[in-house]
Amino acid sequence: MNCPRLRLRYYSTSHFNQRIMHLKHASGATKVDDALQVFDEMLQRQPPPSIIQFNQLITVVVKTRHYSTALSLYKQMKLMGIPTDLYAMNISINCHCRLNQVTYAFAILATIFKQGQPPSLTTYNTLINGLVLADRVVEAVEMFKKLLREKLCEPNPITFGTIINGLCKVGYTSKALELLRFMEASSCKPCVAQYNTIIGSLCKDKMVDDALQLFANMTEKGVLADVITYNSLVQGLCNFGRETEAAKMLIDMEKEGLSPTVNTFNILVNAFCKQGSVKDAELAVQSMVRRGLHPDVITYNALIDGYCLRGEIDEAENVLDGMVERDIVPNIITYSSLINGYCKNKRIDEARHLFQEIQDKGLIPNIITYSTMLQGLFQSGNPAAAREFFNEMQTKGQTPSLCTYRILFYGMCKNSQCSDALALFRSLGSEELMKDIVLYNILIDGCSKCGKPNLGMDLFDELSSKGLKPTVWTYTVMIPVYFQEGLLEKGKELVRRMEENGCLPDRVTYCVIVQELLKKNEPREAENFLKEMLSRGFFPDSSTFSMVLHLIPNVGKDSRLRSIFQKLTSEERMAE
DNA sequence: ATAGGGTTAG
Repeated sequence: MNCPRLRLRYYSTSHFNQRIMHLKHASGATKVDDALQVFDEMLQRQPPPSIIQFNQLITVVVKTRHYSTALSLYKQMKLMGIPTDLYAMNISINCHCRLNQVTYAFAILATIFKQGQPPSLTTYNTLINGLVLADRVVEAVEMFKKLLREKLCEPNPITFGTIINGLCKVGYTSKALELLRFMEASSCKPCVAQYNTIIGSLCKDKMVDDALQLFANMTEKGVLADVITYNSLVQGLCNFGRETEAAKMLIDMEKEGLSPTVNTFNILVNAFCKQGSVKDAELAVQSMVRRGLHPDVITYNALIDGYCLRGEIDEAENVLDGMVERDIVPNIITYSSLINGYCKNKRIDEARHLFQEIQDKGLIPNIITYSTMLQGLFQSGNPAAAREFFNEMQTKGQTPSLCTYRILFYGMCKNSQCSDALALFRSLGSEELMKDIVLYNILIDGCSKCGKPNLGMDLFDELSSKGLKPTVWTYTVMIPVYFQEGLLEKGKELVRRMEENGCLPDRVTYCVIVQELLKKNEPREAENFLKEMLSRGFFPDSSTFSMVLHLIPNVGKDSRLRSIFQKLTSEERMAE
């Protein structure tokens, strides 16, 4: 009896309760191991603790997402002859669902029936959610209908919410909205969670105004928005470039007595940075600090990236120093942004140095880090080093992404290697690459820049057979291709044709056609396009503008064009 | 005690 393992048998029930409670609130790396330790002791105790305690403990393991471990614990209990209950089976069903083992989950349902007990509503909800998680939304809906039809149980808001979530997941947001309306009319009233699912989905579908409408509806019905509602809306507005409204939303939520979280601010900070106004992002950070919130690694990374995108590497370095001072540990994303910043500033040696240094520190570069370096090497005018780097990254086990290939092919074409790029593109025979219109745009543009317009035409001609739809960008890069081949009519016709195909020419398209026509000594034609461009509210960029000034004598016998140009030239003088 | 909503950064 002096064996320590056996002595544990005398621990009281309340002893385990305390330890389970403690584990629930614990955080850290040893949480699961500690739970397993407690489990072993519980298993040893005679008589065994109640199934409720086992379920509580295993729930701790489930919450850390160690589903297989949780299932193995139930297996051990079974071996020890400890009987389980419906709760235990529901938890097991959930674990199998999370592990993408819906078949096993349904096997447990069969066991429940075999034991002669009715499954609970939770059993059904968990299974329906399992089908949704497995992208088997149609089956989830079928099961839901069967539940109603055979009156197996009365659905609750969670049942509806799960189906709403599934419908949104597969893009049937309007069906989800119908179901929500059904709930509103029924006695099973929706709560904020169901509204949030649809609001989030509408925002993802770029229907942020509909999301705002639903938000208003919800409030009218007396359902109070929570932080998740506001965060979704802030995100939705930011995705649409509506940062000002998003910032206003943040004030609104405070008026409602809800405190914005670090996430709320991070969404705004990131949006301001992406939009180019790091100043506003810094102001947002200040206001989050004033509210007692602590910026985290995501906040700092957004700022660093914002500065790097603007090429303000010194500012980015300052932010890095600041975060380190506050004990926030920079991660691979932080350093990838900085590497990008150095590359953008043509400081390739510093980029390479940092790339090496982080690896010495034990950080593992990922495909984005490698792609950033690759781009930097090409931009530094060293295509040979870039190619070598590209091969090296693959020997290190990095699989190039679509983005990597875009960088590679763009870099090769920029360095007069469009034939090599094309040969590589063909030899890869990758389905993913051949479905990417952006890559085609890069290659077509590359061919024309390399003086191989015939290759560009071949690429353009194969688009339709690949099921690819040309974009504004595609049509725009095709103009110089036709012009190089001397097919001026086809080039001009393309500008008409793209419009018929639902691609309105943009500023770049007009700049390109005007410049190409001027190069081919067609000032009258150029002027026609220029007029059309101006009438559509586009202004020439500086290179087009100076070409126009030099090559069109007495620009604009037409008074409107002349007045626009007089205005432009005077503005330019003022800027000088 | 078990089931549902969102995670923002390269």
